[in-house]
Amino acid sequence: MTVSRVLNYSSAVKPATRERVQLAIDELNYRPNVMARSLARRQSLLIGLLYHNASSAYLSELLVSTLKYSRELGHHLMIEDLPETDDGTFDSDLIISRLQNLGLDGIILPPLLSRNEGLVGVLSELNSRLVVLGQLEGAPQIARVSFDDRGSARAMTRYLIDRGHRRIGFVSGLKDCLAGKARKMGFDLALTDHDIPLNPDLCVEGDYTLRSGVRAAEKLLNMDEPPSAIFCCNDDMAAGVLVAAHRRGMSVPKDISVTGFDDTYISSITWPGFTTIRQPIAQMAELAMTFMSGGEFPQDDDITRLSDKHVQVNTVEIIERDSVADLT
Amino acid sequence: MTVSRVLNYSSAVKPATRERVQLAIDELNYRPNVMARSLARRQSLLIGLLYHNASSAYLSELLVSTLKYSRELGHHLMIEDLPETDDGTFDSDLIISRLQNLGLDGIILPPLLSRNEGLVGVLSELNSRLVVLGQLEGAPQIARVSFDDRGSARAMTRYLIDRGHRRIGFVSGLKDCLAGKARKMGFDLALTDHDIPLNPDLCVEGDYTLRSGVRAAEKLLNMDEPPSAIFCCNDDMAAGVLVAAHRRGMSVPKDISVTGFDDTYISSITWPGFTTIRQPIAQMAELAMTFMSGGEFPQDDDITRLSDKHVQVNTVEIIERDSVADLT
DNA sequence: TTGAAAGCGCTAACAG
DNA sequence: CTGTTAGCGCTTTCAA
Repeated sequence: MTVSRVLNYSSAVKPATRERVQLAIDELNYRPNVMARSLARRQSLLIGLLYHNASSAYLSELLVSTLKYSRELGHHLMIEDLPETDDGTFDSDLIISRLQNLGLDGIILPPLLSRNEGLVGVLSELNSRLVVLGQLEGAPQIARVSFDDRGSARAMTRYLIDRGHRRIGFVSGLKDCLAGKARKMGFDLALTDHDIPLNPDLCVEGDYTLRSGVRAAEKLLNMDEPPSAIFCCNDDMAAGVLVAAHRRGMSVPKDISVTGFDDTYISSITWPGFTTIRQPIAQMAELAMTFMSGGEFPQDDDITRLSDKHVQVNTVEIIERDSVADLT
Repeated sequence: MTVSRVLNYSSAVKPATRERVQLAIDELNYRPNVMARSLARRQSLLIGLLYHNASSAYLSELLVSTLKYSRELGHHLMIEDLPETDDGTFDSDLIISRLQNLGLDGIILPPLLSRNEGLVGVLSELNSRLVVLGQLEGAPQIARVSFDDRGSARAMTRYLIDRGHRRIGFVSGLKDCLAGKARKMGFDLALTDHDIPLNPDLCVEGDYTLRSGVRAAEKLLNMDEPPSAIFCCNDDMAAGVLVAAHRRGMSVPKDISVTGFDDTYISSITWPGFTTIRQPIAQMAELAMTFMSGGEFPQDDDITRLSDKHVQVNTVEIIERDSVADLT
């Protein structure tokens, strides 16, 4: 039918006919059926965002951004959760059977809390475009948008050192998490830059939850010679450190300095608001969605193209709030 | 084909044949195409969750719960955002054109921040099952799962009064929000119960954001005779009140008591964690999804059936943390 | 218990 | 520029 052409803004329709069709459409209140269209076109305009149930501020901000860009690009967003098995890995079969032939045009995989190569391999074989957010080892053929975790962590550590901190505690993420590893590397680099010896006792493993931040802080603050500042690998854990400090009647930043990572809204909910690294979630979501939508990754000063299918956002931005004391 | 019967666990297939088909399915790694199935069946197993971009903790917790139950019931979840026009209403045409014939089996509408009758009317005419979360005026034919906002607010206010508070500040939500109205009503009732006169000066309007909580607190704390406690209509605003109090060097609960509403994770991130009303988000999501999925609303002690299509969760539960001083 | 035929509502490819 | 034909991959209805 010519109707289809009108609906799809196809080039070749005589204005008069188009008018007539449009009129009928309005009259009948006609709406095309998305299912049928998808079936015929073999594309669904559906993008899947894989979600894990750690209800983190990061994920929720990512969702809002992805939602915005997917609407702007005429897509719809499906959320699929990524049920984890008890041993912290993913059940690939289950994931496939839910995603396969859902007809998703694309899949966005947010940063994983722990490494899981298998998962990425499986997803890349589904017949949807896959874009991974965050670090990924190897697998150069997989599209991804990453963040300069190492550079940012290095900058933040330098920031603390510049303010006279020498004993700095580090609250890491889960040990398999690639972003976490990169952040630790940046931390170590900055210390080395300033000839400060690495002290493994000052490095405590967390799991990105507030609670783990509390525990880590307790460990660090119980030391004979506690650190003067604590660098946390995400905002939730930084909030946990604040809670632990307050519980002991310590005042931030007078008695202890704290920094976070991500600049989610948590960092301004606490008292004091804490200094943190801004991760440009919206920008990264936009890049991912643009690529999904068939576009190329754009050129921009903030962005390095590490390869055809891999861009990295390089903005290193420290958001200063009131959680770091200047000791100098 | 018989294949279809096997896939749909249809009754009448000879075991031997079934076996043979199943084998072929496994062999070929065959997966049914969801689009085609939906087209033929006129049902999609797709549920839409309408999301507004106020990235609130409430919404994000609702999402996680909805996701869980929708997976368990074999559905998929689509998130659609509800773009607001500048004057705070919704653009019905836009919403319809995005939702109509997406083939959604059902739509879940979270509590609105402001009243918007038009929206509900429009949605109810889409050909998907609609379930509204939260208060709704009139419209008895619309399925909904609501919460005892009034009873909870009344209980919380009584809790404050029992601890010796007489001048209690109230930070409301937007004035059109029905849940907010019910909460205010509960607040007023409790005061009246105890022969405490209502003082309009102690009631400040917020908009559910942290920032509005800060502003409201400043107003209240600047009064000649400031309140001894502040009751906030959600957790974000309570967090804002805490920030404002801290800024003035006041200590909570020594100098001022604060309570929230919803028991989102914000209430344990702050220092001190604050006392709040638990809203059973997961339970409400489960009820909504069960109803979507064709089930009836279940019977339960916690739940009142206000009508065929309207259940209310009656758990009134105060989660005590450390933000309320006992003045007695 | 199984198979054949028709059609869900659209778009692709071609012909007029 | 417009209409025709076929078919997307499944389910339904009816016949065998």
